[in-house]
Amino acid sequence: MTTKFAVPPISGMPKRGYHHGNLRQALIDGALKLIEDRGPTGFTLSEAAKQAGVTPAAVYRHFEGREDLIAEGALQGYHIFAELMEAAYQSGQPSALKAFEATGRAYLAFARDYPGHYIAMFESGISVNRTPDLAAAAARASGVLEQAASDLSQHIPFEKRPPASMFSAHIWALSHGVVELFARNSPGRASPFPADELLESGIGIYLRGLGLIGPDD
Amino acid sequence: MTTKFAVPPISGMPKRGYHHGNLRQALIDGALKLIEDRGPTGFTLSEAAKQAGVTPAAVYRHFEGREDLIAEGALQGYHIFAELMEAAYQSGQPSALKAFEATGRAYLAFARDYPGHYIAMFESGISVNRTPDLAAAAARASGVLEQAASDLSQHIPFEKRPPASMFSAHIWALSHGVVELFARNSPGRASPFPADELLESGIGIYLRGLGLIGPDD
DNA sequence: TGTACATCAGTGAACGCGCGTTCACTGATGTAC
DNA sequence: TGTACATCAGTGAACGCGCGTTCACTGATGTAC
Repeated sequence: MTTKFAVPPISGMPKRGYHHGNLRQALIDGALKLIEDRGPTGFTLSEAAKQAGVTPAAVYRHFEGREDLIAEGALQGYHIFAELMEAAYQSGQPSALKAFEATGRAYLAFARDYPGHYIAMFESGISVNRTPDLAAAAARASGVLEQAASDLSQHIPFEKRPPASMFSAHIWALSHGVVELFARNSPGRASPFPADELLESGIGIYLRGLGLIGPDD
Repeated sequence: MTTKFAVPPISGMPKRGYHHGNLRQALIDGALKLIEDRGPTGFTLSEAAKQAGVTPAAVYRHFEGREDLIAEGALQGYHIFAELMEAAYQSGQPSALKAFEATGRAYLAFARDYPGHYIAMFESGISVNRTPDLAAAAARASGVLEQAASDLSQHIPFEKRPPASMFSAHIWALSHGVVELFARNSPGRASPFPADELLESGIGIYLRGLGLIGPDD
């Protein structure tokens, strides 16, 4: 990620020299790494530029400014997130229950594997309505979870069925809470249990509460 | 909160003039208000000082620096939080169920009524192990929830009873997730339901999953 | 293939700013006699 | 009650810093002929 750009091009690698080759993506990657390491507060445009081996001014060839750079990282995060959620959803078909549980696991896996993206998306303070692109990507991701919840809802007797959007909001909140409080080695807040076990058991109890799985696991 | 300190003392108000009277607390309050309005990122020591009608240098008579000021706000937050949780817990006695549900509501009420404190505690990045005081206050708060969960656990057949710490971690995560995603008018993330309704229904389903409340509400 | 030229991704110097922090100081307050 | 003095909570000027952003520029790259 922190390649030296002064080094002469090596065959197989993207060409670079005076011109960078793929500065735009390098800046995004660097920014996400910084956000991951130092939090959204700690991120600075200048440092992201330095990490990419480039002058701060060069950033303005590709982004409108600091906020725009973060927003781009978040956008890419939403795309990855939506894809992982969709793949998980598909992987569980045709069982609505399996599909649903897979999306829950995918949520946690995304938070674990793409912490920089996750923070840019949920903790950086950038609004999801900043651009239509961003809003659409976010909607697509939450749409998958809502679809999975809706599918599963069909197995609940109609009169005691909560709205699918409430169902999915519960799961989203539980997942997000687990990530924030217990998944990251939150400064000084030791997790009593591994995050994935916590989420899995929590979802299990919740689904039992909806009558979607039997009392005996 | 933003009183003018140039104004001559009015009877009944704390004395002030050249000396402030209660600068320490005024700084904490100002800092929490700033954190509430602008996020942990937006908070600056200088601005907190200005808001208290005082030079930035004056802050150093009462705090070691910026971080220390935030930490003090978080500490007071944990104290208030623990007290509200304890009061809620007591209010539900002798019913373990009522006590438990009351602590859940207290969690959300605290987040709503003390947003600056909440952010300082959970989103400012200050470690709960920064000082023994802080660690103790945080432990006291989570202890209440764990006690409530433990009490309620007694009503679950032993062999299918999850550890109380897991139980309370689930509820904590769900509560925190609801606050983060749906309680604050999160930039652009509209809540499909009121936060308290969302939390209440989520906890209800969860408790049903544990067999703690009947299938008919 | 070679030359002239347009394009454009980068440089580097400079800016104004507000930050956190330090320091010697001042003047209000409280206390001893 | 009045005076001398110690205490200490504030001032205000100054600092060095890194930030985001701007600007005129330069030199590598790609293209037309």
